[in-house]
Formats: sequence, C-alpha cells, structure tokens
Amino acid sequence: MAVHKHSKKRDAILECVRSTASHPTAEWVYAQLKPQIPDLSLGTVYRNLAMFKQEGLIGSMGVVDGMERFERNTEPHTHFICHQCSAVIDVMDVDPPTHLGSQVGCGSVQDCILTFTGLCNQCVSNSAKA
Amino acid sequence: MAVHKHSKKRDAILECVRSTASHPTAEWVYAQLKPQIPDLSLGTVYRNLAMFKQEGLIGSMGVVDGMERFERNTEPHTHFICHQCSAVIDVMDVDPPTHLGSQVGCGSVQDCILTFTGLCNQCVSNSAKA
DNA sequence: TTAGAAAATAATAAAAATTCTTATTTTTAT
DNA sequence: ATAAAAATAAGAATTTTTATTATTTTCTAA
Repeated sequence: MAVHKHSKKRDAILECVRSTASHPTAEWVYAQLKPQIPDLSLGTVYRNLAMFKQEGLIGSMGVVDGMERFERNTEPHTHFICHQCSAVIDVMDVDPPTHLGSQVGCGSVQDCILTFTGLCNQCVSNSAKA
Repeated sequence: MAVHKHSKKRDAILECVRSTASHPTAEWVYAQLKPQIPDLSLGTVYRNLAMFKQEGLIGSMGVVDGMERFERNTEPHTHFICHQCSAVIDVMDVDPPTHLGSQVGCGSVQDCILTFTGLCNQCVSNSAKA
C-alpha cells in the first residue's frame, strides 16, 4: 500500500514542510536541512516536494517572486502576501467565497482562490522606523 | 510631459497588449509582432512590458505556468484560469470581496485578489469528445 | 533642418529557478 | 543476504527573464 519508498532525506524534507507555518521555497527547505544532512542535494528537494505535492501530502499556494511556495495546509484557505518581504501568511478567519463560483460565466469552476496583499506587521513596523 | 520616448516598436508592443482580451506572455507578444517587425528583439518586448506595467499603462495578473501574464485591463478584477490550457479569462461579473480586507488579521491590506480555476469551455468540450 | 544629447534597440551574455541525466547508492521484498 | 526497484548526488540542461554593450533612433533646440 506504500505509494513510495522512504528514506532519511525524503522523510526529513516532508517533516521540514510540515513543521513550519511559513510557506517555504525549495531553496529554503534545502538550506534548513543541509547542515544536518551535508550530502543532501537540491535536486532531491525539488523532486520530493513535487512528489509530495502530487500525492497531496503538502500543498502549494503558487509562485511568489518567481519561487514556488509550498505549505503544510492542504485545505483551501486564504492567503496574505506581503509585497515588501514576500512573506506568505495563512488567513484562517476569512474563507474564499466559493459560492460565487456559480456566477462565473466561463467554463466549469473547480476552485476559488482568495488572496490579500499589502504590508505585513513587521514591514509596517520597519516602515514606521525608517 | 512625455514620460518616455516613442518608437515604432514600443508603440506596437503596447498596442498589441491593448488589442487583445487574452492575457499574453512576453513570448506571445513577440511572436505576434515578429512577422511585421522582423528585427524586433525579445529583450525589447520584456523591457517595454516591464516599463508599461510600472507606468500603469498595462496590468499583470501574475505568473501562470512560470510565465508572467500581462493584460490591458488595469482595474482590479476577477480572473478564471483554466488549469488544462492555462487560458486566463476576465470575470467581470464577480467582484473581489474587498470589504473582507478589514477581517484580515495581519498587516495592512492593500489589495484583494479573487481567482477561480477549473476547465474553460473549450477544454470542457475537448474532454467530452475524447 | 540639423546637430547632439538622451534614450531605445539588437545581439548576446548572464542570471535564476527548476528539471533532466546518469552513474551510484539505498531501500525493500524475498 | 540478495537482487530488483527506486532514490540520490552531481552536474548538465532548460526555461524564463534580466543585464551588458555597441549601435541606432528619437527628440530637443539652436
């Protein structure tokens, strides 16, 4: 029933994504694990993240600043993107208006994606100081 | 008052984006114009699209399948993305729920982006035939 | 209208993110 | 333990986009 084999590296990559609320890039995951697993290869991170995503073990909220952002939360939910520091934050209190899908005039709608952008709290603070 | 100079190529690039309801990539614009302007360079298309976008003469709805999608409509509006053929279609009848921005708990919200995904009519037809 | 400064362009190199290739190593079922 | 199957490292290759530089075009104003 196992859909794939396990390896120390593979497990570490999955655990890395699952243990952060941030929305990491492949490069970030690689940088996190490299100290503990010195012979880890970036290609392995890319390959496994793609596999986990396809199997639904992790999610991806899309590309921000040219880099794909993975996430542990695989349920549809709203995001906030800071266009200063590119932080991606889950907005659990505001649900995407899925019901509006019936009003979309084209094609057959499957998903509804809601995203807010602006300055995150940290960048707001930094702006005030500057 | 002119914010930039004009050239035949520059004007053609802007007109190309303004005359289509599709959400073209730089490559697409280049392919459209190349037959009429054989010495057009792809770098020129990229450079001018970036400039038009910065000046607010055109918009960009983001990156789909690794390619930035420009658009003539610079007003905030909803999009539909076909995840089969990557077509991007404006959804003018459903407005992004901007008012929900006040319920977002993090940072200072500036924009609200609403996107639907699914199969466009053409891909639905093609699926039925197959 | 024409000279000359400023900006735009073509061609090409370079950068950045991601994917592919291949030889080797690890995992897992037997 | 063994052998087949899958995973990995290293590095090459691809893809999209940006930067560099020599040349050409645009625009200003004399």
